Amino acid sequence: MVKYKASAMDRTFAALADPTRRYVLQRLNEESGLSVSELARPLSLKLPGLTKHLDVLSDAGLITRTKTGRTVAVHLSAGPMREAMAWLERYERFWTASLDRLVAFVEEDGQS
Amino acid sequence: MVKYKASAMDRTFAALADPTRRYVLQRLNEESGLSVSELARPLSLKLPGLTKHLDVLSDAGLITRTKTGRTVAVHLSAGPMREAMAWLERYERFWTASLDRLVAFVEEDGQS
DNA sequence: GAAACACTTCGCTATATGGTGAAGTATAAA
DNA sequence: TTTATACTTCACCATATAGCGAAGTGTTTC
Repeated sequence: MVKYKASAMDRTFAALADPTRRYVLQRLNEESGLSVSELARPLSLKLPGLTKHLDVLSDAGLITRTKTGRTVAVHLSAGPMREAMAWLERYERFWTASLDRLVAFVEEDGQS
Repeated sequence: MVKYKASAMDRTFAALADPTRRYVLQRLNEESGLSVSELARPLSLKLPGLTKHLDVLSDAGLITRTKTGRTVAVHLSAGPMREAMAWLERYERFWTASLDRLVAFVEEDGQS
C-alpha cells in the first residue's frame, strides 16, 4: 500500500470521518480552550484513546494544543475545514439540480 | 475496535479522504455517466482497485452505477456532500474570525 | 521529598483499507 | 460457438486505525 504521503485534504477529511473527533470539534466550537480531560469526561474512552484522536486532529491542522502547567488547553483552528468546504462547493450545482428540476416541473405544470 | 455501525456522515467524510475517490468525483462532475474503464484509464491502478473505491463511494451514497450491456455507467449523486458541507458551515464564523480581527485592527488603526 | 494529577508514550490486539493477480460472470463480437 | 470485453468477486498482503492497560514525564500539592 506504501502510503507515500497523505495530502492535507486527505488528512482533513480523514480527521472528520470519526464521530469522536467531530464531537471534539463541535465542543471546541462552543467553548474554546477546553482541557483534554474536560473533553474526555463525557466520552466513553480512556485518555490514551483521546490523545490519539487529538493527534489526528492536530496533524490535520484542525486544533492546536497549548500546555500550561500540567493541563493542556485545546483550541480550534478551522482553516483546513475552509479548504474542505471550498472543495465541496464545486458540487453545489449538483445538489441544487434536483430543486431546479422541481421548479421547472411546477412552472411547466402551471402553463398546461 | 468493533466498528458497530459507521454513520452516513462517517462514510461520506471517509469516502472523501482518498485522492483517487476525489478524482473520480471530480471527473464525474465534469462529465457524468463515464464507464468504469474510462474512469480507470488515467489512474495507476487495476480495475479491482477501482471497483473497491467505487464500492466505498456508493456505500456513501455519492455515486450510482447503472449497468447497460456489459458496461457500467457511473453517475454523481452529491446529496451526502450537501450534508457534509452543512456540517462544516457551522465553523464558518471561525475561519472568518481572523478576517474580522484584521478589519477591526484596520478600523482602529484608522482612528489613531 | 512523597504523592497525586494531567496527560503522553509504549506495547498489544483486532479490524479496516488499499492494493494485487487470478478466477468468475455476463454480454458482445467473430 | 468460441472468444474477447467489461467488470466483479476472491484470496491474499502490508499498513493504518482505534481501542486498551501499564508505564513514563512533568507539575502541583501536601
